[in-house]
Amino acid sequence: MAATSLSPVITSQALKDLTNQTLPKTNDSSPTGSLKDCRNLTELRKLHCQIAKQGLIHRPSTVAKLISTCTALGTFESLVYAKNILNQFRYDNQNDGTLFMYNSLIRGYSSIGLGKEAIRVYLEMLSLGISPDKYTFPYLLSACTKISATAEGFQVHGSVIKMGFQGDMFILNSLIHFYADCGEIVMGQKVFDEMIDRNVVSWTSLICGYARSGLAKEAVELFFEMVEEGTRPNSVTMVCVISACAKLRDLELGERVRGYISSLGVKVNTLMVNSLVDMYMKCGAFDTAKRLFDECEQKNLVVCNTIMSNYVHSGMVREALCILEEMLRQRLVPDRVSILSTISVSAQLGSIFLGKCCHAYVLRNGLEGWDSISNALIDMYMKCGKQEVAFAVFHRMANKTVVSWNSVMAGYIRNGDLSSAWEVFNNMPESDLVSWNTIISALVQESMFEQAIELFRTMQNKGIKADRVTMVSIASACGYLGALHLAKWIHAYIKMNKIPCDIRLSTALVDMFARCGVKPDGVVFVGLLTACSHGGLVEQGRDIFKSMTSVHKISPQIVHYGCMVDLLGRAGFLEEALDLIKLMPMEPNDVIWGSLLAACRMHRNIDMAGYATERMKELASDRTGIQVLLSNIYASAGKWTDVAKVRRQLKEKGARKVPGSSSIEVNGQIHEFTSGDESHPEMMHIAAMLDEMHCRVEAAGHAPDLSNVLLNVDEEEKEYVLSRHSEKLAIAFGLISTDQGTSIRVVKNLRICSDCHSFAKLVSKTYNREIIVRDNNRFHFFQRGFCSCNDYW
DNA sequence: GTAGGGTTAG
Repeated sequence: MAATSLSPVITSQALKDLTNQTLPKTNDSSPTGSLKDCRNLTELRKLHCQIAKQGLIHRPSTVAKLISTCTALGTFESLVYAKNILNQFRYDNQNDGTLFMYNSLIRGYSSIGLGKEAIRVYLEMLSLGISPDKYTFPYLLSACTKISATAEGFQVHGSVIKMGFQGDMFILNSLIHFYADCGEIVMGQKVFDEMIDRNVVSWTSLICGYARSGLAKEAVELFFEMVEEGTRPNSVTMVCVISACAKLRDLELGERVRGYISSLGVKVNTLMVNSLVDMYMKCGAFDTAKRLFDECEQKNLVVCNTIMSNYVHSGMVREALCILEEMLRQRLVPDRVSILSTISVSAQLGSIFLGKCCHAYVLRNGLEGWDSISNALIDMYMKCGKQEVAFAVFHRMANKTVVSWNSVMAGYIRNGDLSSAWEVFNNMPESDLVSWNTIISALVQESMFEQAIELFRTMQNKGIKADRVTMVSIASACGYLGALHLAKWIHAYIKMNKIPCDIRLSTALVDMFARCGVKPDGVVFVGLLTACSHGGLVEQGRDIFKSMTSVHKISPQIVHYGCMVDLLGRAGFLEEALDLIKLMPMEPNDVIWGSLLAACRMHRNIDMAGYATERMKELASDRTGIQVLLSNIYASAGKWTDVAKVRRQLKEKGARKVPGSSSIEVNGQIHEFTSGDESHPEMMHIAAMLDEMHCRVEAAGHAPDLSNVLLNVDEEEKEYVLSRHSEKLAIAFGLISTDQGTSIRVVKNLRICSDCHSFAKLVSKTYNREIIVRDNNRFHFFQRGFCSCNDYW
């Protein structure tokens, strides 16, 4: 039955189930005779006594079994118990045969997240003169990873080398995982590069590390490299790569990876279905996700939680409730994540009834200790207008977090009590960006524009960086005040701080300029159109484009046409895009044709793709090799296997025939540089930056290596040619056009030259930037003056 | 012995 009102979505029986259910007890008291089946510490104690009575307690193998049973129980108490057994045994036997037991303990502490304890056990073991073996290190590294003990991990790496274990694949894989997880992906890559043998775990660890370090693109590229190299991915690899695609919000790429999965015959398990469902939902393909979910035979809690939380995030609360109902029907017991989503549903619906059911469930199952649950409850009660209950939950929280305070403050604001909100804001023990955004937007909503801007200034003075949300409020405040100079400043601030312009911010900016009486400039419209393109808002994009001339009296530049072609092309309006290109008052460039080509590929329009390719070839003939360009287009469209193919062709052709070209992507646009290229619109700034870079790098000890210049010219000329190598241009552009803290990623069609290599190392150090150069041979990760390739490539 | 999914506030 298609329910039209909200209540029938979740049946009363299901609600009753939810209210009455209890999480299964972890303690199964069924008595068993052997250690293997031991389910809790009480049972284990009994067995321990029996074993002691039988006089078996002096056998190392028996004690080892006892200890690993404790480890498997995985509680703090059971590990303390294990430690006591170990101490007793050591006392009787003077360390003989205790290594296995120590390993077991380290593993146990690591597995329950008590990394510090694991490290302590390791140190104790060392102090007793017991040397670790190859099994010790993976456990120990996993402990370091779990508690982000970076310094300790580095030390462990040192010990691994000192003790001669640098050939052990398991240890090296653990090291990759450790480095990748603590943000030292360059070190992870280094370990990977130095490995003589690699297996699928080595690759997967690195891929996953990249994805987690915010380098999802590199992760996917690495995946295709792995496949090309002949290593067969398994289901874990797939989960990592698909989640990288989800992070990129790149549906096409995700589909491609999925295609690979089926073509390789990797068995699809529930975990993979889960990551696929997540990817489809994050990319907005809800129907496909739901179909996959429905087809999944063994739905587990996680896949239900995934689909539910995605629905909740997208405001599709009815759909979320349907999933909950299905979970209950299938006798799956909701856990804290499911309940978190359900509380959020109640909040969005303002349904105090459902909210109370959730609260009851939380109390019955002892889930109120989870910060996020209590925070969600506060938010829910506030949104349902039950302030007192919200406060009760708040006051009962042992560890109030910023989120708790923020929720209370937002609750006051929602109920129109700005002065109480203000008091909370001024008295909260710590505040974050959300706190500031909340109060600033409240002031704007109350028409207290000057105060909002004043607070924004305070925020600046405190060194808190504004984001998109802040700027929407501030732009709107500025618009109401009609303060033109401020409007200009805000616009400059957004540009300078590289705050990404989504549709809301772009609209607010246009609105702000309209109210201040001055024309928004072309850059605002680039942001606006790009935002429309990424959000698939074709109708709005068309209107905005038209309004440029009709309302704002700005004549569109080539970049605006580029945005429109991209917008129309992505949405499948290929003919309209082509018509627009033909009507352009200026000559279309490679970016325009490239966008159309990418769109043709996306929508499988072979004829138009052929046409676009021809036009591109015409343009490319007097510039760089068409293949380099194509390679970049493939790369920007996520066609990594095609990229690899083109690269191989380039290699086969012989590198010298192809001019050196480096490309860098900034804000979704690919900028390509050839050696000595001066065609870039920002060339003035790039040249100034290059001069500065050369000064600083030479001061740091860099001497140009002129042997890299193969031309027959004098020294000075050689030095100039060298200083304008394409990768240097691209890096310089990267430095001036991206934020401090973002890594600079350059793709080069040829092998990087040794001068650029040592140059990049020093730039990474003097400018404190991570630089990634992908040449036709391999990745180079420059960080703090070093490169991952160890100067060998 | 090594690698993988779902988490609140504007």
